[in-house]
Amino acid sequence: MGEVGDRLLAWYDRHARTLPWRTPPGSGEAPDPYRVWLSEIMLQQTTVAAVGPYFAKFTERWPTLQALAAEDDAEVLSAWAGLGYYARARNLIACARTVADGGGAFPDTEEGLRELPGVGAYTAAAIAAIAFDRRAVVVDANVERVVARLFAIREPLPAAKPSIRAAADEITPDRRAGDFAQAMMDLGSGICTVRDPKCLLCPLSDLCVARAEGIAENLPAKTPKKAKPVRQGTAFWVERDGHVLLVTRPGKGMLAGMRALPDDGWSARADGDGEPPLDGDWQHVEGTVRHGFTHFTLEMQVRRLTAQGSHPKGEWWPIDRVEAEAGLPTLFLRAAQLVLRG
DNA sequence: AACACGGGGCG
DNA sequence: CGCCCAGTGTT
Repeated sequence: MGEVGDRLLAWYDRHARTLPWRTPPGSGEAPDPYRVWLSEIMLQQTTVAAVGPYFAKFTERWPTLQALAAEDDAEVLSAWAGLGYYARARNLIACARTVADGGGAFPDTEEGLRELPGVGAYTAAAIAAIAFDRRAVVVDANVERVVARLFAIREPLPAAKPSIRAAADEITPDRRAGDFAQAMMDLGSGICTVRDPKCLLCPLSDLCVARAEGIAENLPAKTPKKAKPVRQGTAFWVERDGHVLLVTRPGKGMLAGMRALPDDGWSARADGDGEPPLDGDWQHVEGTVRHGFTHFTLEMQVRRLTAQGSHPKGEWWPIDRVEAEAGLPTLFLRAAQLVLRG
């Protein structure tokens, strides 16, 4: 089945996307493992478009692994704000320090990479292939879709993962590991798309069983997801002398370790719900922030108070810099904008 | 195996 | 508005 590899690599030579963490096919340039790793962590469960500005910011500010490893946690988390899945940022820091302490070079095998924080099966395979030209079976959501269609695997995900991986192993060539992995992703991203696949442009269309059977767009099948509940919550805007009170969220749970407005726990706690951070004449702020999380939707109200005197916990942040510099996750940025802009 | 974990973009 | 995306870690 070297046919798939040959065709896909030839297609990639002509149609590879130009991306900041990529070296062009056939250029002979070895990619920087630091940049490959950084891009792969950022790209977990998000899109190339979303990552672009963050990758540029991170590589400009921390051009090397050593620079990143030496940075304060809060600075890195703040730079990550808005990208989501904040455990990735904490693992990024932990991984950078692990590698830096170990001499500064990334492991160059899948097994070695797999030991690092934030590096799972997919990322270990991807880095081994792209940065170190190791043959590895790289299976992300793009590859799952391409392979499920190519072999017409009808079993729904996630149960079909082992079958899909075995099929992906069959078509993975023994050469140009990184190019093949990235070619599969480009194919899945631009041609073998979830809806309306561009089969007429696909270099594999005449090998594709699902295409022959007319079911390409219906694959891969997925087991139905549970409906997302809606939760209610309140955020508190406490103002004093041109400053607003910010807190740092706990190290575990939603938006862990991120700077935030005080809130009431969003109906998530058994006790203490609805408690403002201090007593006073709270004013209702017009509007609602609706924010989608992976497994629920949050509808958050905002209440505001002008405080006097000191407050024991939290930091007072200049209001005119809170939007640009506080590193608030999007939920709390929207809440702040409700107060500041209506 | 199931769940927790963000955010934005698409039809 | 529902679905999806270069997944990982925990239980």
